[in-house]
Amino acid sequence: MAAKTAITPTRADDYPEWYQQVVKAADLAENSPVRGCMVIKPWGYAIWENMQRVLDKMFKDTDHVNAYFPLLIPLSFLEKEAEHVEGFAKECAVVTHHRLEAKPGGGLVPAGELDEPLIIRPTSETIIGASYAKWVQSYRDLPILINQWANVMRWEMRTRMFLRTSEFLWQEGHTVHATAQEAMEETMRMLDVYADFAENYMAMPVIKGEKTPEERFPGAVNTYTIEAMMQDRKALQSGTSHFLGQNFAKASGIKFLNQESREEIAWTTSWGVSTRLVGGLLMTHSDDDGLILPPRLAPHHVVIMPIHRNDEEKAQVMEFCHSLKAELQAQQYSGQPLQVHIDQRDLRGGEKSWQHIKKGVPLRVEVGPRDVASGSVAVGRRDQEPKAKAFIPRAEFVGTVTKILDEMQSGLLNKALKHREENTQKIDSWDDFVAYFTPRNADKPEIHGGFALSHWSPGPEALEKLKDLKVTARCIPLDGEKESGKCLFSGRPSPQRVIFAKSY
RNA sequence: CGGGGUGUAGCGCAGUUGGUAGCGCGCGUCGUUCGGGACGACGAGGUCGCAAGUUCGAAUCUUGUCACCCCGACCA
Repeated sequence: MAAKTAITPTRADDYPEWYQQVVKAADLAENSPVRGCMVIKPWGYAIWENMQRVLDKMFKDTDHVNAYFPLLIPLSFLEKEAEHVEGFAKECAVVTHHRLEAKPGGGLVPAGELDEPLIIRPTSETIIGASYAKWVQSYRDLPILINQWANVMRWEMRTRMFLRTSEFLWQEGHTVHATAQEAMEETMRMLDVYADFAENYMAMPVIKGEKTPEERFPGAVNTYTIEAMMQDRKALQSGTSHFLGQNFAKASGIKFLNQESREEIAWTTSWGVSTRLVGGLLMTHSDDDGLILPPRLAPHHVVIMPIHRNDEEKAQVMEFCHSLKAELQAQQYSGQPLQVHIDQRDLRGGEKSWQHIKKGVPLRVEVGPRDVASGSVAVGRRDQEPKAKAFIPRAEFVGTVTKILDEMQSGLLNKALKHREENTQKIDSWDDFVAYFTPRNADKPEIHGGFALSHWSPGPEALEKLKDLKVTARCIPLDGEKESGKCLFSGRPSPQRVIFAKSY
């Protein structure tokens, strides 16, 4: 007997567990033998590849180029920028040896101790800075606009698939500019690229904002973020763009001669998004039947499931399927040919169909003898009930498929946007604030809270008061209306509201 | 690093007062099925985390050890 929902528990019952179950049911990833690391399985990786493809094009369209810098960084490099050390020292994996030797009685022991330990990059500002220091001599060498796709490692205490793993995949842009203004423009340009990607490809609405000093990237002058609201109303920091000022340029010695032949210290930025986005995608759209993928990032847009009982039927059905696939693939969707997969596996129809539902494939098409005879297809949409099936003429489906996908894409964005709006409110008293972020059932907290827009001014008060609530300032919205008020925590004047939320 | 817990088949688990290993799922074969998560029969699969001890006999008791998980500080 089929369960009511494909995923147990449901989101309402136990959101974190639901998340894990969707990762598993959608075959995105699994735990690895190494603590905190994950194996990204083909379906999960295909989503990441699509993200990469789109982002990479956006980077190149904004004049960036790709390069690659080493995984291992001399320990001394990290030490160069004081705040940076402070921020990352505690989570660095350190390589101290370069050889293994057989141990008497079996096993291997590290040997060949290194003179200087190497760290596995938690981020690459310092090692890239060393190269940039050599590459930059003159104002004519600027700007440098480089991105790298890489893995990094941060020895996290608590990990969660995609959202926080010890090793994760990301891209990190590192740019050098002659002036503060140029670097600042770059910082904002890339923040806009991220917001564009999140909303128009992931269908995940985000709020662009500046981080409060406590939440800044170690060593940055300013950190900007895109913050998204997940279905449990928690915030997910989905991408960051940092204006590093001259901090790292000073530390790495990135200097140039300006047009007046005077030496100047350069201005740098860095910006990144990671495989965390896959987790964000999941938590933004998926339901109690599994993953829901926005069509523009789905590895397959359409899965065709042939149905037949004997060889004769099979021949006719398969011919129909292959020609349908060819017709569909001839169409462009979101800058590439429509991705169509024929699932011919020897599985029961129901089982097969549910697998694709759980994996979030936007459109499922069943083709059986009846369809071959009538020239129709049976279409199921992932944004509708699992059992809803529309029998429509084949030509009509072929003619409207991209329109349907666009409709699904915008439907997802609108739904997510509505969810965020419904769970965002202005809060002006501390009591209301506490009530907003306190679950009614303390033992088994229900989904509660959301984004609180409250007045805030810099200072230690907020951090202190928020400690027990597990709420943090997510960002100072960039396009928030200017509205003066009194800081909820210190009572000092505040020029605008800040977003507070529980977060991942 | 503090507090709590768990290690038994690929996964999830049971295993009583010590007596020589079991269930569900999954997997394989065959049959009936198949347009929405099928059913039956048969079958494969285990140094009971590791080590020492007690005992005629240890998954079970003792000691040690290792690993992992959960709760806190850290975070794309």
